[in-house]
Amino acid sequence: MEILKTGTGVAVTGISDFDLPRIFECGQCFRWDPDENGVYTGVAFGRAARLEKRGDDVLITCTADDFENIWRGYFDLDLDYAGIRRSLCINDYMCAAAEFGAGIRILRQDPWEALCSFIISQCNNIPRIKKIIETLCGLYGSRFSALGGEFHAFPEAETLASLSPDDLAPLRCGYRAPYIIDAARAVSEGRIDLCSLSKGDPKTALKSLKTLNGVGDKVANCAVLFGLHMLDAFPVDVWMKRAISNHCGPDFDPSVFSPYAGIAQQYMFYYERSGASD
DNA sequence: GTCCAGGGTCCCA
DNA sequence: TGGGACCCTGGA
Repeated sequence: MEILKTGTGVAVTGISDFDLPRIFECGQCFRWDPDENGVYTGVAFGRAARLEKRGDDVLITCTADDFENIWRGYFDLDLDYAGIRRSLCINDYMCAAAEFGAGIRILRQDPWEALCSFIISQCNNIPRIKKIIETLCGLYGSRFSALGGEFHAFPEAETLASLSPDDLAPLRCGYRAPYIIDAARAVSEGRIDLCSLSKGDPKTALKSLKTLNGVGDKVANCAVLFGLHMLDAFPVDVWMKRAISNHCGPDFDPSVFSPYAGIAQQYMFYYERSGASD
């Protein structure tokens, strides 16, 4: 991999396993959208970037500082996904799933944003999740200019902690509103310390997160995988239940994929949801 | 218009 | 341990 400065940002050359639609549409994040040319624009950590695949290169429109401080880590550029993908190919089904999902990377998202987003995701479909999150950011996230446009950061936990569920009524997020506010209060008051959880072990993080109202096993595992970037977490939702019951034995144990069960999970999830595994 | 299900969780028997 | 309730809406 090589990083070259361009007039508008950086060009990443010689990177394998970097597929924009798969990264952004495998269900791990909710704030990236493509234009008609497949150029994705999104927001993370209060910054915006634009990504485009040109040949084998990935062009990232952003400042040089933002690339080093945010996007290099966000896109997990220094991890060898191609090698991990091959190591997960332990049977025909997993080879097919990993091949189908080749190019997915687990983004290093903001822990609070991931936790909050997956609280919203419960028993919800992806278009609606995205709509709720955009409304939330538009109402309570700080506005900033970038790339010739206006964007909103994801709201701080401190901001949401001072709200009541009624303040979230415009989101139309139903019973999830009090869950969001409870979580925001726990984080802003330090009862949940996402930063220190990210430095500990996944078990402790899961246990701590599950003390929150509205955070069960699935949401906690998503927050740990996508927010704390602990790549061995293995969220099981309705799609994963289907994948496991259709393609794995009755005594399936995700630890066979350790320490990258989370990446295996993402290949399985994406493969199952596409319908290509039927 | 109606109906089902959506990257679940909680509560109560 | 299992089933219903929960708030709302995208898609068929």
